[in-house]
Amino acid sequence: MTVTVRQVAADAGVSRQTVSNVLNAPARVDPVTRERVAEAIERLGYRPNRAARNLKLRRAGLVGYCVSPRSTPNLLMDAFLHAFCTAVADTGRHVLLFSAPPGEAGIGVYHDLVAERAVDAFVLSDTVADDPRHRALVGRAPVVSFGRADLGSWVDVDGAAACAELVTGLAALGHREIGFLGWRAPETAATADRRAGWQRACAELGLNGRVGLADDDSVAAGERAAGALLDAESAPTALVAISDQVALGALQAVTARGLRPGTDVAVTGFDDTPLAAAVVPGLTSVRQPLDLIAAELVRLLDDSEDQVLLRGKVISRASAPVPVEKGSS
Amino acid sequence: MTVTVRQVAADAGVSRQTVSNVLNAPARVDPVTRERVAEAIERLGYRPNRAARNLKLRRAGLVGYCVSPRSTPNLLMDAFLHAFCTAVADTGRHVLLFSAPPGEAGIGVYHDLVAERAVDAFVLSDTVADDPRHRALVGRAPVVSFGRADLGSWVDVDGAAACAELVTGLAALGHREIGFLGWRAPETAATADRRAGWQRACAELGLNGRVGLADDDSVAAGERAAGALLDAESAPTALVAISDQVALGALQAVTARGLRPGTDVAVTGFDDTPLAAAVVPGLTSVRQPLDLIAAELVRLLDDSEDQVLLRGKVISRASAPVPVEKGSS
DNA sequence: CTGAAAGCGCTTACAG
DNA sequence: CTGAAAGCGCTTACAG
Repeated sequence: MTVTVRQVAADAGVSRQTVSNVLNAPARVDPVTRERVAEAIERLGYRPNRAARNLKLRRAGLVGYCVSPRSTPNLLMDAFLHAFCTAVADTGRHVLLFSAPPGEAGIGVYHDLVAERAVDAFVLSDTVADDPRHRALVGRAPVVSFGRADLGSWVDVDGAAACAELVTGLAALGHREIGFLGWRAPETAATADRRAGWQRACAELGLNGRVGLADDDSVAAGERAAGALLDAESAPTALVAISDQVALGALQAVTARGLRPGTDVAVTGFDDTPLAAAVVPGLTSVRQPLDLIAAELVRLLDDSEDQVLLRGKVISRASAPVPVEKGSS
Repeated sequence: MTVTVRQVAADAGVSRQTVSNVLNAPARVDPVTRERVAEAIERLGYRPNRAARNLKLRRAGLVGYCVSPRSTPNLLMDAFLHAFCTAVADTGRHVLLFSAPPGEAGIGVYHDLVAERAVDAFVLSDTVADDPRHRALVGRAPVVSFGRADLGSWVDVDGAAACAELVTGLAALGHREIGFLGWRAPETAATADRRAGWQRACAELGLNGRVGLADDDSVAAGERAAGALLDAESAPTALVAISDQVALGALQAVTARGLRPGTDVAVTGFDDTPLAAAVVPGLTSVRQPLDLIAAELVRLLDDSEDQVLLRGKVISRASAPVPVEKGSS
């Protein structure tokens, strides 16, 4: 039923290894023979059996990616997965999707995958500071991360630069009190990075600004955090939020206080998820170049260890109509 | 470096096949021997090599799922993928993610995966009427679909019942002119299904209602389609939309005309994507039981062909504060 | 340029 | 209950 190299060989009147050579080292085969074999392959619809090939080559042709069962969906990571899947396809590999609990609890799943040689490498996302997965995996399998890591290769977006750009844009619109909305612990590398950019830009421009912290990445938490800032003395007229979800909460807090979002109080988000374009007023956000990030990660899969910092792109919408820097692609 | 069955056998002082038996047919092994071998397996961290195992067992342990490079992200399908990944993990399988162009153009990718025996089966989503993938795959590989199909097993949500429930709820709120917002061609099975439910409920209740069609699944298209209905004579006071995106557009059209969404004009969406909970007013929507859908699809992977229709759950929010039917879980 | 041989690591009837 | 043997389908040095 299944076509094997044996049948192709019989059909083309050559040995099995010549068929294999046509596929894996065509230069070694006489053009006439090669053509005859290729024709037989085509006619019989032969494709090398993956398991046999993998066994012989000691590889899996698969890159592992974990989708942890999250309570709140992470739209950015889902979009990233699409981009990564497309990028890795160009190298003849596929993505093996598995689910594992977050943190230490999930390490066993990763270990088993390595021991079974079910994957050749891992691509990690949703990384946290001092991620246990890095300690557990680096050295045992190639690991590349979307997001800063202490070990292994990684690709990330320069959140500091993006937030500084937002602050500069808001200042150009006349804002002098620009708050920052982050997440409460655990403070991820991304949070610290973005906050540092906001802080630096504020300092350089001589602006004031306080920090509010959301309990988690939800609209409700963002609304509470923003509300606290807005109700305090010297309330901010602009809020730079750590995520679109938190920013949406901030927009609601603004509206609930009878203020006009984008006019009385400007709000910016991060990641440019589908939420940003879907709401009114549209949410100014920072788009991460997911296709480029994915391509770099695929490159790092085969290259030596490296770190890549890419630039995000400010997407200006009505919630904070900042001027767009040219060349910020 | 890699631990093989050979080393475990040597370590435990038994033959290779006894090690294999401990793993695959423990009842055949003497308890004492079994314990000794198990201990060696544990100590050496042995895990059977997947490629070798797959080759022997003539299976891949992988279920293929295609992420087509979409211009507009499909939040429902991403959430479904998470649910499916978790559900299939319980059966010891994983998901192989690949990308292929939609329609006929992508069939070759599916065929190659079958010929290479890279996957044991496919789970299809985003199915269209008379989907070419079904014609191409059914008979060659097990295929289960999320969404109605002419061939193979499928699991879907009863959109007609859900939309009828929405109409009934809206009527209870006093609405008499309830419009439907669908998508222009291609008319998917889901569209026809939901529209039929709306139509049936309207007829039963003696209500009027017109249909508007959005050009695609975007907020902008939804706004245009809703606007046309709202500007016509005998404008609807309620709109049942085919998706959350289209519903969000409808909300914007309502607001843009100085009408209060949820009060003057009620709007409902479909899928209960993260968008629905994130906007103000919250969007009433129909939640699909993704965990259950995924579990049923996993079951159908091994069972004989079957079709399963599940019930959606109306999530009532401020955009259309319909009473919630009890037992609609 | 082409073919005979070995082997990747596992499992499964089949003898003993 | 346990072990010797065959074989899943492929690729890769190595002879010829």
